[in-house]
Amino acid sequence: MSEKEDPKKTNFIRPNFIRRIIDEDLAHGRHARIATRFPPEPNGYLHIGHAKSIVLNFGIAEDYRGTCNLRFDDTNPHKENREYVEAIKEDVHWLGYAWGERLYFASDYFEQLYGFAVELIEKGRAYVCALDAEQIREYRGTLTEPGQESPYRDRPVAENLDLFAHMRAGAFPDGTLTLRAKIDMASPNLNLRDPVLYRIRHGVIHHRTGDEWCLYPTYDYTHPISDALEGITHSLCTLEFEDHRSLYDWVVANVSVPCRPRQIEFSRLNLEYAVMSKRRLTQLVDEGFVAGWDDPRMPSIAGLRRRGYTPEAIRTFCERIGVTKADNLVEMAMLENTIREDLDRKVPRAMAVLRPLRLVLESYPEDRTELLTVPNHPKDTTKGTRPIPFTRELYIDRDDFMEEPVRGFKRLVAGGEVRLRNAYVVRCVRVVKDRTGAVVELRCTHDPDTLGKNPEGRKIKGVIHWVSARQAIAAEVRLYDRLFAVPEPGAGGRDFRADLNPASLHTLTLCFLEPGLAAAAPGDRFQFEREGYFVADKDSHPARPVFNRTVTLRDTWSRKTGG
RNA sequence: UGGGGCGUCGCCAAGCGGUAAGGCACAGGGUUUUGAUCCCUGCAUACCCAGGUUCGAAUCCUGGCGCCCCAGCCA
Repeated sequence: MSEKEDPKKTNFIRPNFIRRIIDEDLAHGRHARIATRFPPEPNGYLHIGHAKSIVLNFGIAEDYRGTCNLRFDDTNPHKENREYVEAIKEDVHWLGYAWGERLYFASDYFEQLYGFAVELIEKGRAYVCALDAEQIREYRGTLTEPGQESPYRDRPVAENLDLFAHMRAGAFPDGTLTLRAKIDMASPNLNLRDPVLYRIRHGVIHHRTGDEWCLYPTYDYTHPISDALEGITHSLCTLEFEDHRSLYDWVVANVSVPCRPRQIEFSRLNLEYAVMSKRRLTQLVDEGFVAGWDDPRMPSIAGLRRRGYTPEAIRTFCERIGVTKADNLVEMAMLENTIREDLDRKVPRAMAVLRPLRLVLESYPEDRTELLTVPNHPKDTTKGTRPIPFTRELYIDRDDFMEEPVRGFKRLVAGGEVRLRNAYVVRCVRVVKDRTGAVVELRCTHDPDTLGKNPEGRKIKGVIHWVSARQAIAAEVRLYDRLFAVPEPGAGGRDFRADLNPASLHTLTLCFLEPGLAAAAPGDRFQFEREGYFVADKDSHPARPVFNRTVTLRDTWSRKTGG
């Protein structure tokens, strides 16, 4: 069994139907080399569904030693802009892919596209139509009834040519004229009922061509030609374009392009408790439900990055979910497992108390400070050690103490013992409360003979983390949860916004971190022991550290207790 | 009720006529100064249903059923 066939190896390449098609094309000598492309429209930020496509397209190019172009599909100036172009480039790059010199824009082909349109007109395969939008819809027919031919369908070639030239020259206002392919108004495939190839758009500034054009080609016309011009062999897209394939093939067959790429469709990624359409994502940003495209709750690449996800984990996730044509809804647990797995092995540990409760060691000298040497990783000794101060007054997490413990609780209880992680075993001798009865402080004693060794004659079940009060760094910690409260937001015709999880963000403003964390730079990742994985946010400063929780640790205890 | 797709474990997904991979999740056990990690073990007599072909069918054929997509001068 070769490594590529063994699923246990990390470089295992999951077979999928697209790779099989490519293998077959190669076996039949249909291509000298493989060329794919990732063709985003710059009208929004990339999300994890795009990552699936990026990993697929760039991954195939890598494995077959071919190429993958980054091409912006910018044929609708109304919705597209440079900010998105730059953000998309950053995201693809961050994910670990390089397009080198192969950066393209569909708008770079506008002149050639225009030429091919003239060719179609000359061949009698396209015509200038004067039906307005509503009329075109009426003439198109319905799903079950054929359409009617446009009265302009048989306009003479010379007249079409003249009109088309005048359309380009700006002689007609928006919406008056379109260039349409002459295919078949009775086709059961609506996409073939004389689809619009060009529309008129005055007064919009295209992010690259400015006001040079008032005529813009449609996706169905632009995409196949762009692919052909770039020598793309396999044009991979999502399932909703399946019906467009015959039009794709028609365009490429009726115009003098250098080659005929093959379009193959796969199903898009759906993730539980998330929305994945640019329209909805844009809405969340524009309507202020999130703080921006990089809000850590967003499934956008920028959001996941700020949340603390690594590009490696995202790529692994995309490989694990596979590529098929079946509708799917991937569980959040799948994504979370991938990031935990990656972070567990590469990230240093640290101690941070999120909900502080003061703990005073009555048996420990007031003026004493011990510098304990603790490992940065429990299994990877190459990650070294760090010193942590230990003093009489500490903070522990409120959740690690219960005056009246529930069954199975193995942390600190009144009169009980617990191990302070990396330090001593302590016993709680007194619980201090305020007038309302709330616990405000724990008085404890420590067993000096338990540093780096277990006590004699008794077994300590629990281990809790802590931070020395005097040296602790006050910090803000943002706890994120799923953005939506239901697995399929908007299902059943509901407004997806009504499904937002009101508790998707908890901001803890007074957390205490071990002193070393003050030096963390934005983007630095840690495991706060027993809490989860965290990343220093871009809002973080040495004077005021801010950490985002990427994901919690797997927690079989709170699951058992229903917490 | 037109056309295009899809239906294999709770989720994702291999399989392509020779007798159901793997991952996630879950359950149990072991190690453990993170209730983490790690390590074992278990987890579809069964592949939407019904017929048929075959020595043999998840894989082929026929007929059903269910779900998704399409009537933008969006992509």
